[in-house]
Amino acid sequence: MTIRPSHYFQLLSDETRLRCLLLMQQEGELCVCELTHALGVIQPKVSRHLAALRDAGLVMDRRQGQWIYYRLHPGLPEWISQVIATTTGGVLEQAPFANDRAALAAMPNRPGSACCA
Amino acid sequence: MTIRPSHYFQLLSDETRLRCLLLMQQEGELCVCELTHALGVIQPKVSRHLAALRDAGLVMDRRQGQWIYYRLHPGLPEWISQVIATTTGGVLEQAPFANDRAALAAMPNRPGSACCA
DNA sequence: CCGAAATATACGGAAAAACATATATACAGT
DNA sequence: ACTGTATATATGTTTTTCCGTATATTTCGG
Repeated sequence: MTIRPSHYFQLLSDETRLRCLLLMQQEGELCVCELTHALGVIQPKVSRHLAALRDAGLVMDRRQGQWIYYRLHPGLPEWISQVIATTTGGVLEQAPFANDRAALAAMPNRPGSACCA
Repeated sequence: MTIRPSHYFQLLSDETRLRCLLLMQQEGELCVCELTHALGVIQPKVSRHLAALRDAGLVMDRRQGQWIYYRLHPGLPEWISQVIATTTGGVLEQAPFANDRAALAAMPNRPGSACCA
């Protein structure tokens, strides 16, 4: 079951999914609560879109304790990796993408960066 | 009215539109009858999708006699031009894109290449 | 002016996507 | 075992997208 090019673009065509993907491209791994906070959308909405990305093989997930971390799938075809990277570079400073990054940076109690040094 | 990045991807997410765009990327200008023949789809379908691309500013059209030629819009944002170019490079040899190119090359009586030398 | 070819649009219906709300599952700490 | 937190999924609905057919518009050749 190979994914058709148009299907990749269909996945990028929803703003919530695109914001998640570009944030992962910039930050590496992110858990659902980080994405939910950064984008300012309700959790089921984020989960639903992440499931679509996972089912298509665009992202991988990894459970760590209560959290599930998502990242871009390392085995993507070269061209689609490039498309995501190019898009990130092109829209980085625009809304809502710049705001997502800022909101993530301002998030308190992020799971990865523990309180204990 | 600036186009949102996700909207660009929405336009690329339909296979008919994507095939038209990639063929234009490779061939330069193409008229509707060439696209109709190359893709093997009915004319109103091609016209409808070309109208969507034109309304979004992704392509330009130019009337020459009875024919209307479409090409990628020269003033596109750099990142989306790169996305289209990268995609072309990545999927060039796959179906249905390779077949579209072949069907176009095999088309008799193409308007541009006149019968008279 | 008339017919034919190229292209565009209008229309009604079918299929797909996205949504919010509600609920289920998994894990952590007690 | 119980509670709270994180995440996933199910459900019913609304919105969007896509389609084929039919028709309109433009242009050319006569």
